Amino acid sequence: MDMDKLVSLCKRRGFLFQSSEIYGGLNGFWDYGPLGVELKRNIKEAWWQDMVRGHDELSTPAGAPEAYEMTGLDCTIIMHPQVWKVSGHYDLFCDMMVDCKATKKRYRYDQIKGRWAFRKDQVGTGKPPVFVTTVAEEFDADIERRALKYFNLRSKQADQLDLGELMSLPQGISAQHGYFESETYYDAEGKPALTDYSSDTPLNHVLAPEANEVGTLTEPREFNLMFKTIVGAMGTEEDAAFLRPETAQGIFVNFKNVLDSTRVKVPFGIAQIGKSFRNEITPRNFTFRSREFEQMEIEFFCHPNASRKWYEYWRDRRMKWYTDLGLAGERLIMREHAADELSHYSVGTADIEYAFPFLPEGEYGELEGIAHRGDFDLRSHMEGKLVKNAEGCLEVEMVPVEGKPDKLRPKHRGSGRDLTYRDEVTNEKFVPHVIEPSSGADRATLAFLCEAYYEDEQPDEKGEMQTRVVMRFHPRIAPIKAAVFPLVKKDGLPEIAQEIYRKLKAKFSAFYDEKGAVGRRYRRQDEAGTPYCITVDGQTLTDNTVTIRDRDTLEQWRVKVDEVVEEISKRVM
RNA sequence: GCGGGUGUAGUUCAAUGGUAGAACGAAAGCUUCCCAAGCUUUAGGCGAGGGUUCGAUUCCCUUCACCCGCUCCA
Repeated sequence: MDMDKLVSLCKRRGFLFQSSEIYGGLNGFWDYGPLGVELKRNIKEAWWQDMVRGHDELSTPAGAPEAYEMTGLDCTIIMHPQVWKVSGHYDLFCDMMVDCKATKKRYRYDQIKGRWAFRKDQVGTGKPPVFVTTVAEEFDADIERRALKYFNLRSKQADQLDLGELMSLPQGISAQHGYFESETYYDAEGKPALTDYSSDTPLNHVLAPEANEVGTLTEPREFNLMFKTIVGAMGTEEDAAFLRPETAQGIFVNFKNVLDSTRVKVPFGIAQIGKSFRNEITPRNFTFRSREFEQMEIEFFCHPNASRKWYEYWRDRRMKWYTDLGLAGERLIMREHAADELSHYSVGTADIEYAFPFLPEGEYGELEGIAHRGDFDLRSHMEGKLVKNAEGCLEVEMVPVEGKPDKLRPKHRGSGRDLTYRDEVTNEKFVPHVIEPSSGADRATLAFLCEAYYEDEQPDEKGEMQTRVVMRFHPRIAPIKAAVFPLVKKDGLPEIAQEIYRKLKAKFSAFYDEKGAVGRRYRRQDEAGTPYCITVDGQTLTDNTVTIRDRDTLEQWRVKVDEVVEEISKRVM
């Protein structure tokens, strides 16, 4: 399938528009048009119906360890900033990055380490030292190797090399040279090797990790992957808050509220649909990587002993949901992450992926991730931001207290609230494990659009084959369920058709059209993906029946006018 | 963020240093008893800003957006 054709159809028929298009558009933001909003809404409602509202908590679903409850939630997009500090997003999303102009590589600032290096026989010649950097695991060996190479020295001449302390890349240097001065390399005679700070900066003497010449690194720049905002009209930097980068945290911080207000018992899940925001570095591929996007997330809380089984249940349950709605076939796969690919807190993660047409052959894009998150999230919000220690166990990340380097404090303090769960029957207290099926509503919508796009050949009224573009949506997610046409615009046919249209429209989205040739009207509905077209013709006047045309097979059959609503209903629900 | 490419009507495309055409689509009407091409009429465009020039949609610069490759992707 040609992605360009789909993109142009989405624009032409009103599925998707570029955001703020009349002002030239905004990178990474997309709007849903009249058809698109119906499609996306149907997808979200199918999810909510199947996962939450329609869920039967009285019996054990196929593949589930036991019966469970599901409930919903709708949280704010802006939450207390501490939420993101404790969850780890703040540290991870506010990285300082440096770019190398020579190699086009980008490095995380905190991953680059280096030493000032000097060649002893050049002391006094006025040649400046070089700050040799690397991102290697073995900083010392790598820095020495690269320094020798830079100074054109052989390994056995290593004693010619004078290396300073291992340190981070100096930052904020061109603005003020104080940092540089304090860290300046002093040569063997105790004199600063660099003195002219006014026309020089340390960056000019930094050898980037993979560069062969100095001075190719940009200054460290802050990369804010979270959208920052200000709370309060007089807001200053202290009032900074963030638009959520995921909906999940709102569920975790409301865990106790839900428990206290609903009588739900573990195992149970809390579902939420809502917008999230990430300042993606490279938004691309239509709506696939957008900066504002909508998530459909479940946090499922269960006993630690059963979490593995629940993970497997949700993994398979979510896969089935997509296939039931028409994302069947080879383009949809489930991929379990290898152990080394897992997040530091996860015991298991599976992605449901779709072979989007804009991806290279054999590559898949993520629609949903089902993650076993253990007790990481609830513990974080109790204790504070967690990191893995040397033994591989999670513990609160500690940093030195300012001014008292030998005292430690939590880097980001948790709520201090007790989020443990007490089993009313066994009286057991535990922190529930969490299974997180996290789905992208926009990505699902895009996948359904791609999957639906289909071209076939159908004969026109002269019997010549014509290309027909048809969006073969599953009837449940189709933006328009049925269209009603009078075959011709006379003999009272429009009046009958309009009556049928009104009855349909009371139940679901329907479309009425009496203009032009009926074949043209059929084709228009094919492009919109309308599964059924109802046509009022001459025979209607004698026996009170109409034809129903199937979008995919083009078959037509007659039903009584009074039975049209029921006939369509049972096919599109 | 870097490199390359592209921006003309709703869509797909033309042409041009002297203010733009087509096809399809859309709208109105006629015609039409079942799958877009029967007729008539109508509306609609040079991504934005600056420069060169008597004059720029065309040449130059900047910017924005899209596509491809790299980078990134908790």
